[in-house]
Amino acid sequence: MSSQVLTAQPISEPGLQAWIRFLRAHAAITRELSARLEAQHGLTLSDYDVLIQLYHAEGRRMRRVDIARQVLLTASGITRLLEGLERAGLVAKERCQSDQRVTYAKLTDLGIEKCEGARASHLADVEELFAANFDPTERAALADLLGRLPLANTSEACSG
Amino acid sequence: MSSQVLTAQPISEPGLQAWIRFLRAHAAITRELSARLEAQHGLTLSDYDVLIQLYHAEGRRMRRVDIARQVLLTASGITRLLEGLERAGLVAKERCQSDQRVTYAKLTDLGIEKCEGARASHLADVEELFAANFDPTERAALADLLGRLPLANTSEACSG
DNA sequence: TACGATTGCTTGCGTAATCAAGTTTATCTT
DNA sequence: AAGATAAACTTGATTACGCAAGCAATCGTA
Repeated sequence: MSSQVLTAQPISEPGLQAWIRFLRAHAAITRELSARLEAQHGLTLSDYDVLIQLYHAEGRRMRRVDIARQVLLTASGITRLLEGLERAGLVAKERCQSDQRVTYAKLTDLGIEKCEGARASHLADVEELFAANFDPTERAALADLLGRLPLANTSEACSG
Repeated sequence: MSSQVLTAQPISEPGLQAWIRFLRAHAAITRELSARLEAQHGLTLSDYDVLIQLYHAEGRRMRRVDIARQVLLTASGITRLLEGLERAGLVAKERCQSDQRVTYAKLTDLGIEKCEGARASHLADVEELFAANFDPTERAALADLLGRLPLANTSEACSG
């Protein structure tokens, strides 16, 4: 046990170690979270993410580009993801009259239901798998630290 | 700006916020890291990860199951990933005489080279995109916090 | 007002990773 | 010494996503 990893030297470069843990934790937690979300509501983590974005948007609708920026998926990724949600009847297309290029994605009533239904259990899962490992002070500290990480080209991708 | 996200209430649940940032940061950073690794060395982030695991293993070889556990991929995922590395001549199969079920994956000389060649630039990239956002104390704190997160069924998946 | 650049979105194609099911070898049970 | 169970690995089918390229609509600018 106690294998040294990702560097030859005696290691202990804490930046690197943090990164490795970051990677591993992400893989493990999202795997579990996805599985539960899938089992209980038939949704992908990304599906859920998009749904929630829409849920909190004004008019419960957004331009596809903006969704992409928020969720950190590609434009094409969003097209396909929304295809699925449309097929499931959770989201509907809506034309924009002022700019014919844009197609809004709008949450349907069924979508709103779905969203509200999934939320509680998902939040509980996040709490259990992620947040429960920290006390309030640590949560704040962690949020602060993670908030400094770059979000790529997205100027304002996070959201609070 | 300042959209509230992932919860209806006034929000400010710092655990959730930390989680969202965690997700977003992961997407952004690994995207960029992958792109660079691909461009400069023709490797996936997972490829690199596996290569490094092998590099630090005794005898520069590991059982495929163990790789899977370390890297948090599925067994089948590992089979296919190694296929690629074998085709590239970076890794070779090696039979185990004491247990005919296992096939070691062993780093070839070329693999070792590749590994060493990729390491410097990748570490620099991790430093730039991830670690550089924190001072030494913060790095330690972050590593500590992330270290508490669950690694799924893996008893000892992380590695230091 | 005309035409080049930009923006929003979609499509084709390639790839990485999953799950479920199958094969072979080991181990356990009686 | 079987026969059942389990472990290590592979394979087939499917999925989710990214990139590059394309099409339309809009904007800027001359």
